Amino acid sequence: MCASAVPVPHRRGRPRSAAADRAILDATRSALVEVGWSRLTMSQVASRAGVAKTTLYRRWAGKSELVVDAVAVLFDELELPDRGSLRADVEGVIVSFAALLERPEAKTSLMAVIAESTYDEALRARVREAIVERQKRLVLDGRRRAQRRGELPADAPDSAEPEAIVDLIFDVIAGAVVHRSLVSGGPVDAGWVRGFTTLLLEGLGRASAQP
Amino acid sequence: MCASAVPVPHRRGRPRSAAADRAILDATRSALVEVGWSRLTMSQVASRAGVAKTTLYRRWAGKSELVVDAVAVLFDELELPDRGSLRADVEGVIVSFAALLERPEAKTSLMAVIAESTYDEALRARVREAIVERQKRLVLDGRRRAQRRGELPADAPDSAEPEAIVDLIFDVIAGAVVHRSLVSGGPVDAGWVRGFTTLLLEGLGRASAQP
Amino acid sequence: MCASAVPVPHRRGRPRSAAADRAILDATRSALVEVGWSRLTMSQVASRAGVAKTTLYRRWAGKSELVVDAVAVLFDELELPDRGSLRADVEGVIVSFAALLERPEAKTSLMAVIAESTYDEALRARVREAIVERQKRLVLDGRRRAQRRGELPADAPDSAEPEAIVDLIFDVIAGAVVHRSLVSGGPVDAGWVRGFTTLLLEGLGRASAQP
Amino acid sequence: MCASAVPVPHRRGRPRSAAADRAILDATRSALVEVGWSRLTMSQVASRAGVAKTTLYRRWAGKSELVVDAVAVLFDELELPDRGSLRADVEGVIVSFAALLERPEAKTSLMAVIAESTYDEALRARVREAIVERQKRLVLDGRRRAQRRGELPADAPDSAEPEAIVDLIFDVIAGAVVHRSLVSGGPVDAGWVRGFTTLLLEGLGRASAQP
DNA sequence: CAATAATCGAGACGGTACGTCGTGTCTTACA
DNA sequence: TGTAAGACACGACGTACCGTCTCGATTATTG
Repeated sequence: MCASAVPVPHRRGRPRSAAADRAILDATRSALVEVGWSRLTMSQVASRAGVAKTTLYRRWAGKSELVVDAVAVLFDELELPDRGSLRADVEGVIVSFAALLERPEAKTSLMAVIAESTYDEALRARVREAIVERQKRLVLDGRRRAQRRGELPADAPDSAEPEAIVDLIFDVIAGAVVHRSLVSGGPVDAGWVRGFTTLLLEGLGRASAQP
Repeated sequence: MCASAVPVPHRRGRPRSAAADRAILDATRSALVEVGWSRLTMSQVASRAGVAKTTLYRRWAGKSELVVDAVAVLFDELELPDRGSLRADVEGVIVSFAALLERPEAKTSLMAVIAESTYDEALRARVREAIVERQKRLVLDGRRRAQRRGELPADAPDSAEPEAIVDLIFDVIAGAVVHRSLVSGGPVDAGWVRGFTTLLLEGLGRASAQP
Repeated sequence: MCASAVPVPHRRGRPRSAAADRAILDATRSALVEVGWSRLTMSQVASRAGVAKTTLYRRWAGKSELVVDAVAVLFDELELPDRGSLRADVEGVIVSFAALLERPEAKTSLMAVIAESTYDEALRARVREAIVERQKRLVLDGRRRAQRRGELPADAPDSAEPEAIVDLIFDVIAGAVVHRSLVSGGPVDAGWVRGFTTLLLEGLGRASAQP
Repeated sequence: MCASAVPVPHRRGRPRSAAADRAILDATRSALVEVGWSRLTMSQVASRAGVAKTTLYRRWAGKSELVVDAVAVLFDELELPDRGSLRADVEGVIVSFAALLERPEAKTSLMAVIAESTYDEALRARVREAIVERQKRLVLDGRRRAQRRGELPADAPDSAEPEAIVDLIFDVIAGAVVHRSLVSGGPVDAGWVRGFTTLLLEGLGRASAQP
């Protein structure tokens, strides 16, 4: 989460309160739900968490970094159980991800943070580390299961980059779901999920032919 | 663009300066390039444009609506000439859209405006009208051409919703490109474009098999 | 008071509100009475005056300069009517000045401002201009009257510096009264005033001899 | 100095470091010289002295009491040798006191501490005990010498209050010097000292007559 | 051609949040 | 117990933007 997860307990002085960390992140999420990203203020978070502003700024450089950490834990709760087939697994991840984006904590803040990160290298790194990279595991797991089932070809033994295809799939799925629910604003309902999954699995020709 | 698209000359009194309009939008774009969305201020735009803040607020309700108008013209420059095949057309649209997102005016502000619009219905409408809907025509055109060429099946005459598939394709393409370039941060280079196009046209199995 | 008393009405833009000026100085004085110098805050003054902090800082650089101006008007209210003799005039100015220093607005803040001014040249100048120089008139008037009465020798026609003796008298009277009431903390009662006046008029020998 | 002047060795546990006391007071004085009263902070003093803030607050209640103790020693260095005549003794005490006020440690902090003490009874007592009362001895000594020399009348045997005249003289001398050097800002040079002494010894009429 | 009316630049206004700083208390580990 | 280090709650600081307002000065149409 913040800097050192490694158990260097501390060197000198009073150690930072772990309870404060928790209270702050909780307060951030609940404030996001109630007032949304743009009306969220650091002072507000501090007073909700029963914490001084100083304590906030000692841990996070600003609103954006705080929100990234607060929202990241939501993403960590995502799980992808084996649903028995590649199609079912793909539909599962789409639905789960869409459900996450419907939560007001994520909905209001995710795009804002990404926007902010376009001119802030450190923030971009934090977003990637705390959210993006950790969720690729879902795609990886699903793909491995599909390979075991024989639904997808195994990696060529000399293939240098199975990573590229994983990245591509992740960008397509995450990007499409985000765009659908936050930009277009349409519902991620059963029909859309089925259509998107067909597109992913069989391509444009087949997807176009089906109702 | 702003309020009166209809050329009602004016009611009475001094008419609004058209030069001011142009100067403001230009100033907005150049300021976006230099300082990005979050450091962009209305006062700054005003002074860059050699205009009073009053003049600005008389035309736009706030930063978001101003930026939407300032950026919208970039999207109108997108064109999709017939490249002779569905694959070529798809690659063309991906590359064009990615190129647009590389421009700093668009990069910083697009996501920010969308984020802002999650809690502002009027803004959301404006974004959709000025940016989103206008880009769907690219997908529509490409699809019609492919149907004419026989690369995609024609619409079933009783099909109520060819719109659904167009929306889906649009979300997938736009979403994936945005996610790739703004979130993952990887390059939208020839390799990625080819991989993504293959995925779109032929689905996951074929895309996975190729280097 | 603040910068330009000269009637340059204004050049461009909205002129500064004279009502705000008055409200701020009033609020400052009343806050001084209630909470004292050290608990006085700029925010508090602003909200008492129904004014934004910006408006305060646009006119004064900080708490000290604001308080100097707020207190200066009290000094301007001092008057020294002709009491008929040098002794009576001297006693009058001592009593008036002591009464002023008893007022809580002045009592709490005067020494603080002087302390602050030891490391702040601009503030020192402001104190001198707004308070010190303007009150020398009292000494000057009293002295001229005493000369007219024949109680004090007239200025030698070649005397380059009657100013020096006026400054001296002013420092002695003001300094002694301030020291008595703010440092020693003793009362400036009739006895003390008589003793001090005797010392001033007749010197240490005579003052020591009297009860 | 601080709480325990009596050498109770200590009760239990680790005794307080005497070296720390010295280091703190030295650090306070040097910081006063460099940054002045208002920019002096407890943290700064602590780190200059190589001491924890805890140690500081264990010995002094706040900035004001610390500074009183740090500055008090300067006043103890004042001495008034017998210069042979009342006039010479008076000039001596004026010059010595003025010299003290020229030292930046004293200049910045003396008025500040007195200002602070107007609303703080305990601090006022501390200031009087540590600074004011100790300096009255100079006036007392000088007066007794002048009486022995016959320059001043002896105390009437029934006089209840020779104290009153001493207080008066002290307020006049200290007050005038402070006002001259801190408020009016003029130099306490030989001319001013001679003029002031004449005023003190012979009164306004004679002082006015002299160049 | 004057009267009227909306616009213009400038900049002061009441607000709100910012991120920093100082205070005095506290919690560690060590001496 | 005292100590250095430093985190903590609190509250003021001075700054920056926001969106509105009040100025005097233009610049059009209307009467």
